[in-house]
Amino acid sequence: MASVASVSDDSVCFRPHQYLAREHDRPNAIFRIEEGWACRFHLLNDGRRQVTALFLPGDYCEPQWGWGRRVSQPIVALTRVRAVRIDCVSLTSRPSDLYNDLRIALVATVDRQAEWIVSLGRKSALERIAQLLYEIYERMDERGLAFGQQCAMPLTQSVIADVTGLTPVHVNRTLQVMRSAGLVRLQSRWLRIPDLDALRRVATGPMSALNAERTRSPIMPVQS
Amino acid sequence: MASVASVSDDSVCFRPHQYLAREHDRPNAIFRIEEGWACRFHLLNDGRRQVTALFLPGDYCEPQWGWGRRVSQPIVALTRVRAVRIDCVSLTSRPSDLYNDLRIALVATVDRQAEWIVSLGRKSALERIAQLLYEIYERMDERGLAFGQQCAMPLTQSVIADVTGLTPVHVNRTLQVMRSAGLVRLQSRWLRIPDLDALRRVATGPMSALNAERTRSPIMPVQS
DNA sequence: CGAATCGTTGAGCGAGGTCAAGAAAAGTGG
DNA sequence: CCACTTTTCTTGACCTCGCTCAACGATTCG
Repeated sequence: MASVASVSDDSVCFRPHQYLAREHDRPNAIFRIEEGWACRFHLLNDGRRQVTALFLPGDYCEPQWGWGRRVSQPIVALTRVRAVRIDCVSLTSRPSDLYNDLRIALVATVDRQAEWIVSLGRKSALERIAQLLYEIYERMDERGLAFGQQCAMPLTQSVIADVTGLTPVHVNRTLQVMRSAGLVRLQSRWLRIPDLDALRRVATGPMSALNAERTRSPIMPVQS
Repeated sequence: MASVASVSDDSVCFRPHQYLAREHDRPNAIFRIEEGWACRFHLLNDGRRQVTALFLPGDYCEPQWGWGRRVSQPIVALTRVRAVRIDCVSLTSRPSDLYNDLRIALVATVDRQAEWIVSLGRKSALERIAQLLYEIYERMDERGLAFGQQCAMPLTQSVIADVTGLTPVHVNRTLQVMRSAGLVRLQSRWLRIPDLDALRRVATGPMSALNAERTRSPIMPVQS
């Protein structure tokens, strides 16, 4: 595991691009992210990169390490990260609160990954980015980190591209479309969503022909 | 849940296209697939479909139901399926063998889904299909259902398309390329892999320029 | 204030999608 | 075993969404 700068007994900090865990590590602790963002990713031999999970404040990184797993994909800090180290041995025994939290987080991971698979497999660039921004807002909101219809969004367009399976250039162009459609306001690592429902509707894809008439958005008409 | 034809006390059968679980169900039992294949999928409003998990003989469907989860995406049989119902209450209590198996299966699901995300986000059609066929062979082999370099492969090209995020037409064309390259032999629901290593190499993507010289496949040279 | 990193724009291209139609299997019922 | 239907596979022509390459602003940060 990467060397870390100790802040207190079990609180650790990472700088951007620093690894929280490397492939094949056998981690002896789980991190609870207190501040900052991190991601799990995979790198193909020719440099193509795909992010397979985002870790926001309040997330466990990663629950499955509790059951003695090796790290299958590396974790890296996207911003400065402050986290609490949770020693794995402290939960080898049965049902504690933490044990339950980790189980719940693990199942949530399965659900979220299934959604990402749908997004990457079947959604357009516009829908994928809308989906990502919507998911980020919702997760921040759940942790009380959204204010009004706004929250922090420290991901660069390059990282957004690596999450959505697109090119930085195309992410840029698509974001401009979304901005000019009034779907999002995104600048200086801050996200505003004028109409949450409209964004969700774009992220979900067009309504079926039958009920398109009644539920069509005034901002983003369903496409073709 | 869909009505099922009871075969014995806890063994059930499903015909192709029959649902093992519907969205929002609160399942009271987990299935252990004994025979046949099933999948989890999501359907967008306009008909686009994405498969988010495959269930092969020996798989649990789905582990997370054991911890009182609702079904977030429906499960449908792809072939005739025979499965064993495992009552959820029988494992609400602590560490049994089954309990451990489910935990392990759940973590394996996270890893496999992360791989699918990489495939869908960053791999070409050729690489995705190679990856899928390789994964299927490996999983069948683990269960002793591979014979030589062959195993059953009941997925239609349409289903392969819904797994890989492609079009049935393009799956067809890509399979022809793979066949003519000698990478796979796939006919009448039966898969043969002449050179497992070559297939894995295609699935993994090109080697980095540095070591391409030494490890290049004689069958499928790394592209560009 | 200089150096990275990040964002923006343009021109051209290509992998994969769409539409349509026909051939080959695989079920189904008599 | 054989007509019949349905599903699956295959092929061709054409199109588009998103990628590539390249250059130039705009931020951020030391």
